[in-house]
Formats: sequence, C-alpha cells, structure tokens
Amino acid sequence: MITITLPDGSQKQFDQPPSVLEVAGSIGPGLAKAALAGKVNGTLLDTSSVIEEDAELSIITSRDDEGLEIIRHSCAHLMANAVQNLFPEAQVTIGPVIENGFYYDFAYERPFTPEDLEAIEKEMTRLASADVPVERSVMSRKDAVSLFKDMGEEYKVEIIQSIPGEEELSFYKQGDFIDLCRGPHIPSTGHIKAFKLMSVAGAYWRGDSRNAMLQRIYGTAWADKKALKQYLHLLEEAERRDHRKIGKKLNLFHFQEEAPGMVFWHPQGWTIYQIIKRYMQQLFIDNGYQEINTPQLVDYSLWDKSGHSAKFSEQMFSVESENRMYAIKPMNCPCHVQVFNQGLKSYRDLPLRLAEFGSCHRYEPSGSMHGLMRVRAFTQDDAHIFCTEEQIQQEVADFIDLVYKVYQDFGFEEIILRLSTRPEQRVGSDEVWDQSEQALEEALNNTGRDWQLMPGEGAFYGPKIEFALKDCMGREQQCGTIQVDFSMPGRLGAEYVTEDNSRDTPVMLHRAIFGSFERFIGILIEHYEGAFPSWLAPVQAVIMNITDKQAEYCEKIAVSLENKGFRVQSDLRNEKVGFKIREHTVQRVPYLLVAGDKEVAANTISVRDRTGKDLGVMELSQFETLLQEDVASYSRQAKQEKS
RNA sequence: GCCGCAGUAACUCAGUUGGUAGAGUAGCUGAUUCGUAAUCAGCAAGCCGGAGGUUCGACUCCUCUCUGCGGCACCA
Repeated sequence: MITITLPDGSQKQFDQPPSVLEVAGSIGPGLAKAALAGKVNGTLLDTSSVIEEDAELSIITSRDDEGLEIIRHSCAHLMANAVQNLFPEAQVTIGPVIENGFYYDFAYERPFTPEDLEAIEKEMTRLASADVPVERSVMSRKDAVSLFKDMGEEYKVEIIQSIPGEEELSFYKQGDFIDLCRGPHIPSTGHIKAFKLMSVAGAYWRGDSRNAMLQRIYGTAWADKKALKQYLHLLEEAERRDHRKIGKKLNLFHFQEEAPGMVFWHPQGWTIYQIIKRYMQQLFIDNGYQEINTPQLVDYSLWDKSGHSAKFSEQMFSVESENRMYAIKPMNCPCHVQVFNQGLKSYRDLPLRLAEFGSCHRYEPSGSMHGLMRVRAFTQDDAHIFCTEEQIQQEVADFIDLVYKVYQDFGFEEIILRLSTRPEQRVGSDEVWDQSEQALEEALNNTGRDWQLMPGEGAFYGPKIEFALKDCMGREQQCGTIQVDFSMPGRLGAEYVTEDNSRDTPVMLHRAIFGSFERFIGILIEHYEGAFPSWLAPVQAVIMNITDKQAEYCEKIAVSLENKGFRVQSDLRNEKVGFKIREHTVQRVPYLLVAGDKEVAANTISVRDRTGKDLGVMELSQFETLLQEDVASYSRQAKQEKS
C-alpha cells in the first residue's frame, strides 16, 4: 500500500506503486491531461515515473513556474528535433532554459538564416500538433557514447564523457529524435502550445572564446498564446523605451563613426547631465566629501606602479608626446592617492573622502558597446574614502544609506544588495579579508535589508558590495558599488601618522552611486520612456500663444519663469495651438502653457500637462508654486503619472 | 575580439533580376492669425558608409575596411 500526500494535505492510497500520471488521473481526468510532471518529495519527475514508496506529491501543470520551465526545456528539444529533421547534418549540443525562454546551440556548416528559422518554427508546430509521446530511457555510458558516435554527434559524446562516472544517464526520445537530458520533460509534444523563435546568434562552445563558434537559436515559450502575446508586447515596450531611439527623438545626444563609443551630448541631454551632476555635487557637500579634479593624461610610470599597465594595458588608450608615454586614465584611483599623498596625513584626517567627476576612457571591445550603456569615454561619480580598518564599517553603512536615498530620489524603489567575497586569486592576508568581509556583512545586516552573498566574486584587492536597481520594466541594472582596497594605497605609498606616532597605510574604499553618468542617464531615459519628471526635464514648460497678439505676453511669462530658475521656452511660431501642443507633447515637456486673448485679459495662463490632463486656468504665481512643488518632490511622485 | 545582419536626403524607411534614386516627417519660401496631439501650397535636399575590383556601365555583384544592430566573449 502506497500513501501519496497531496499539497492540500489530503491522502490517496494505492495498491500498486502508481505513476505520477495515475495519481493525477485519480484526482481528475482534467488534471491528468494537464499534468506535465510531478514533484515527488521536492524532486521534479516525469509523469511516467513510478512512485515506489509513500511520498508527498504535487502535480505540475503549465500554471506552475516549474511547469513553464519544463515546457521551455521541452520546447528546446522540440526545436532540436525540428532542426535535425530539416538539417540532418546539424549536430546538437546544449539547450537550456533561460529567462522567458530557451536556446539551443547547434554545430552546423553554415549559419542559420531568418528563413531557416521560419521553416524550423513551422516544423516545430507540425511536431507539436502531432502530439508525439516523449519517452525517458536510461543507458549505460558505453552504449550512449557508441550511439551518439554513430549518429555523428561529437559534441554530445563530449558531454557524455564529461559527466562523472557514477551518474545515471537519462535520455528522452520523441519520434526519431533522441537527446541526452536530465529531464523531466513533458509527456508529449502536444503540451507545447505557444512559442516563437526569436533570433540566431553565434555562441562559443562551452562559452569559451577559444572554442568553435556554434549557432545559437533563441526562442520563447509560454503556457498559452495569451501569455506569449503578453511577452511579445513587453518586448515591444522595451523597444519603444530604447534610450538610443528616445535620445535621437528628444535630441539628447548622438554618436558618430569618428568617435566610436563616445557621446556627443546635445543641449537637451547635457542639461539633464548637468542637473544630475549638480545634484550629486550637493550630495557630496552634504556628506563630507571633498571634490577634486585630476589629470586625464598621466605618464605610464604611475600606471606601472599602480599595477594597471601590467593587468589592464589592453584596455587603456595611450598617447605619445615628446618621447613620453601617457595613458588616458581608465580609472581615477591612482590619481586620488596622489592627492592624498600631498602633505603628511594624520589619523585625525581620516576618513578622508575625495570625490571626482572623473572622466575616464577605456578601450571596450568593439562588439560590447551599447549606446550610453557601454561606452569608451564616461564620467563616474567616483570617490575614494581613505580610512582605517576600524572605520570601514561605519563608512560602508553611511554609504548604503546614501545609495538608497539617491535611488529613491530618482524613482527607483526596489534595490538589490550583493556582497562579493574573496576570490581565489587575491592580495592581502586572510585576517584582513576576514575583518573587512565581516565589516561589510555587519554593515549590510545593520540595514535590516535583504542581501545576497556572491562567494568568490570579489575583486582581487578586496571585497565589495554592489547595488542593482530595478527599473520600471523589472530589469536589474547594476549601478552603485563600494569596494574595499588593501592593495593600492600601499603600492602607491599612501600612509598616515597614527595616534602613537608611527606610520600606517590607510584602507581605500572605492565607491560610486551612479557608476557612470552616461549609463545612468541611459537607464533613466528607458525608465521614464523619455518623460522625465520635472526636476530632470530639460525643458520644464513651454508657453505658447494662440495668435501673434499674445506674443509679448508669452515672452513676459517666459522671462518671469526663467528668472525664477525654471527651464522654460516660449513657442511663438505662427502655427495652430494644436500643432504646438502636439509637438511639445511628443517632446515630453511636462507642462504646456497656453495664452490666448482670455488669458491676457485676465492675466492668467491655461495649463495642461503632457498626459493631456487639463490643469485649468491659473495665475502665474499659482503655476510657479505647482512647478516648484513638483520639482521639489524629485521623482517620487512620477510613478503616478502615466504618459 | 568572434558569429550573423545592416548602412540610401537631417530623421524614419522604400527601391533597382546591373542602365547613377523615391516617400513621409523635418527644413526653406509663401499663404493662413487659428483655443489644447499634425492648416494648405510650393521649393530645395542624396559621392546610396569608405577603399579597391568585375563590367561598356555598380547604389545593386565580388574583396577589403569602418560604423551600427542582435547575440557570444569581455566588463579590473
């Protein structure tokens, strides 16, 4: 007698060990039909698996996250099946589930074309509607190797041979197609109902750039057509929000061939940049940082000393002049140590916080650049805190608070914290690592917030905390960081006089909140879809006349608002108001002010916002208050506005 | 850097099985003076990314190169 306990606590008895499917069938025929797999005592198994002893079981359907993953995984197999039907020469390699979908890597003599994708998709649809049963089997390593060798599947043979000896090898077969796989899989291909092949791209075998390049086909799969449609819609929205498109449309910046990976900021974009910079400058002042500025071009000898030229010279631009080699700085830290080194420092000077809007250049590989998100010339909100080991924890705690405040000011509510600890290759003694990892950990714990541990992900010179924010599309963007550095101050001869009049080397904390201005602005553009909240909007209001008669009045209003510090334009062109309204709405100006004869007579303005909401007719002073309050709220209320 | 795709007017894009290009928007000129998301008409605008080659002839075909896009790798 086998007792199966279901998630609701109810129990079912079976005379014979039942399969997952049989249990599902005993609950209801609908469930049996929908069952994709079973979770037996926490382990996912095929519906065909037989449960040999008393167990807890939940039936997995497409409504479960696990069910969706199984669908995606099976869809990857379905695709491999289709590819081999159409291109028998293609070798299969691996096909895992990824976020929102799956991919499968093939080795084939030529790249797949978009037409191939269409054909593959069609073949997949055919196989799915044929509802081919998917059957699991077990094979010995020897049999498996010879089977796949016979099929000419060299990559599979390599995979099989790399699996540790004791492990059981399971295989899934649908029709003539068989693939090595841990499973579980759907009982038959008919359970795949909504999928789409997205793109082809090259990908290295085993992710190593020294290996052969395979053809990777990406696909997405969902429980039903509706979910698929929703996802495709989301992709469209992401495309609409693409900062490169919006940057062009709103005339914020451009790139051109002569300066790859370097931004040409236009007046509108530079205004946003300046606002953010001023915001950060004030933040520095309020939080005990001192702003400095250091050279762009520094002789290679300094980079030799700091260790950069040995490790990172490939990513450094260099310049030769008068027989000297200079590097355009890829980082600010060595220069900041030079500033620290000027004049003898005392323990009383610590912590010393030096900040710089440091303009850095790094040679990024051509294929890695991406709009503002990854550039070769960028500016960091960079600062280095020189302190004692005892001071690390407090500095880190203060910094975490600061990051939260800043991200919230910019409208980001969800923030993810990660602690990266010592990597295999590192400098510094274990005691120092122990101490600083502990300092970071305690600082994190003291915030009362959740954080994730990333073992071994720290920099070679010290552990670090990273801050990722979630944008309105739920995408994670890693921006802020604070890193403990035991190495560089010593290398560059930084020291201070201690309380007992000896010398000691300070610890250096590298930290940034935005990361790079360029990237951060890119994130903001996508987050707001170009509709910046008033405090960031390059133009906060446009005042427009209805006919020439009100031109002078509009000018007066514009000047008056400008004198109050607002960013205002007047639009006195001989166009219909509707035309002007449309244009500035499209340009995402937060407030549109109209003055016709009525407003002139009453000394008022008619106000609407870019969402089309009519805010009514008001006196100028009323509007000033409204705009002032909007600006003062930063981005915190921007969420409510849907434009 | 690697694989694939792309580069045509300021922008978005169409086009030619090889006979030197077209539409919308923007721009300019003129008319219109208008009440909350596009007034009308006319004009001008292109070394078809760059270099080489094949050809009587190349935007179209080939080679190289640059830049961008999607991935991969990289991101101290």
